[in-house]
Amino acid sequence: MSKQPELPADVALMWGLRDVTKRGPKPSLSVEDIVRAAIELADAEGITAVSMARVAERLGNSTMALYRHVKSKDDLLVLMSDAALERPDPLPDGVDWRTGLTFWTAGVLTAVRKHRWYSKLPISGPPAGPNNLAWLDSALGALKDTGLSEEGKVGVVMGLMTYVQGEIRLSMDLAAGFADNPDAFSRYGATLARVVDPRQLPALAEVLAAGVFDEVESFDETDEADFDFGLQLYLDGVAGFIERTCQPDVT
Amino acid sequence: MSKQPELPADVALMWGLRDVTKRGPKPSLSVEDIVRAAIELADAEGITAVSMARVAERLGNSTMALYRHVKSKDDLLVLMSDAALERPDPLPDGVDWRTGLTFWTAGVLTAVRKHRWYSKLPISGPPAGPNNLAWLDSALGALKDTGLSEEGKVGVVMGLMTYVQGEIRLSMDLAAGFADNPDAFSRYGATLARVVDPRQLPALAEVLAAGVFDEVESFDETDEADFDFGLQLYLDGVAGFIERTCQPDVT
DNA sequence: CTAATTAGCGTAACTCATACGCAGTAAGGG
DNA sequence: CCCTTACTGCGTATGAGTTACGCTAATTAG
Repeated sequence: MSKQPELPADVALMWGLRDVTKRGPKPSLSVEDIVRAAIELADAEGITAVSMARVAERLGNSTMALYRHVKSKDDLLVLMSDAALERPDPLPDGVDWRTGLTFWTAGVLTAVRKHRWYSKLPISGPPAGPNNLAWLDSALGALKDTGLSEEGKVGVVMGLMTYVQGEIRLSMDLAAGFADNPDAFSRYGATLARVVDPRQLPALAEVLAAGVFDEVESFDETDEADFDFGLQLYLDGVAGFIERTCQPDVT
Repeated sequence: MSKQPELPADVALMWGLRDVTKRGPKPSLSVEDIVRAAIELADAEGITAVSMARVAERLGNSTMALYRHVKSKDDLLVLMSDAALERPDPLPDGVDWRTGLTFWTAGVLTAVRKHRWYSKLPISGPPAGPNNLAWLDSALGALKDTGLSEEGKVGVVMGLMTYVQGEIRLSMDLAAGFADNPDAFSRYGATLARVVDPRQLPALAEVLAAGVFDEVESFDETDEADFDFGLQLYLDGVAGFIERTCQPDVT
């Protein structure tokens, strides 16, 4: 009665729906502990440092003990991907959709920036955990007064998530690469210049000639600008869509 | 004279700039062979099947032989990421920028769809290989008649790449998950319905009530529609940007 | 008290990436 | 024609990773 047919195992775990058992020793470990330890480890040393052995060590348990609580390492990664994004701040009251979505996007970005390994996780399904769904709900809520159909809202939000996801991955990867060897990046323009043949890649050659890639310095800042630039373009498109859909011209 | 200071090693490899040596045995293996074998393997069995041992086996060589041609496995992955995307078809002559970018995007999508592991590669830098740069050049070329500054073009193209990249990753991951267990996906709406509390996630609950997630069947097709929807929104934004920038109002 | 149930863990099998050094091979110099 | 030189391929070994399996001990239901 409390549990109808079959929820996928990971989903149930994320929502804390375990069947409570009475017999046997009290567990000294909980899934939450494990996930928390794994996240701390990833924060400190990167996602590649997250091995079952290291997580167990951090908890003072043996490696195999973890498998009593988690089906596999991939399972653990899925749990991490939901737990890492804390619930979003509620949208300010009475703001228009555009302000709302901008606020939402900024929130995603700061949330993800706390866990730089996030973009390296192998995602394998649509959002299903409580935190991820809260973010989804928040974005949908920002569109509540637009008059869009539910389907339209979902389309807009999925496009936004796609863009944000892409930007996160791109910028995090670049930032990581930049941290690894700053030289290769500051010379990016120079490297390209030596390799690009203006006959074959004329448009790119012109960009290089204009020196656009010469001033690459850090990444955490330039990102911000690029990110916002693309975001505003997308939101402009959304604005057009809303107008077209909800206020048909009275021609 | 033929080789000035220091090109990053991977970049040189991608462009086939090896210093030719005369002495010693003729190599029985080339970087190209290795990369091709690795790509075939990834196409057939997924990126996780790509290990140095498996690639070498496929070539009839020993594992360690590969390291004569490739610095590390990561190096090999970088080479794969450039080699996997064959050069783009040239843009049709005389098309406007919007048609051009749509064409370009479709090209990226079909190119990537041939290698479904592509989105799982750990990218660690801006594009530098011949194929990747050809794609970049092609997109920039589509904007040649817009009157945008070089910097503006780069911004627009980077935003587009970000969106496409995000979409690719999302859709490929979903498709993979769908292939793994179709059940969980066809029940996605039902699963959410059981877990979403309308008090806490009201906007999401409404979407569910409208049945938006009920008709999830395949993914390769619905993707197309979602993808195009978001893309057109972004291009709408670009159109506004071009107008604003290049044809200032005569108020 | 007994039986059922479950947590933690030790062992071991397997797959990986890769450092290191040796052996053999082909070209250049005499 | 032979030796030097530089380079290729490969065998071995190390250390790290995931995880199947089965044992032991703890805990509670009856």
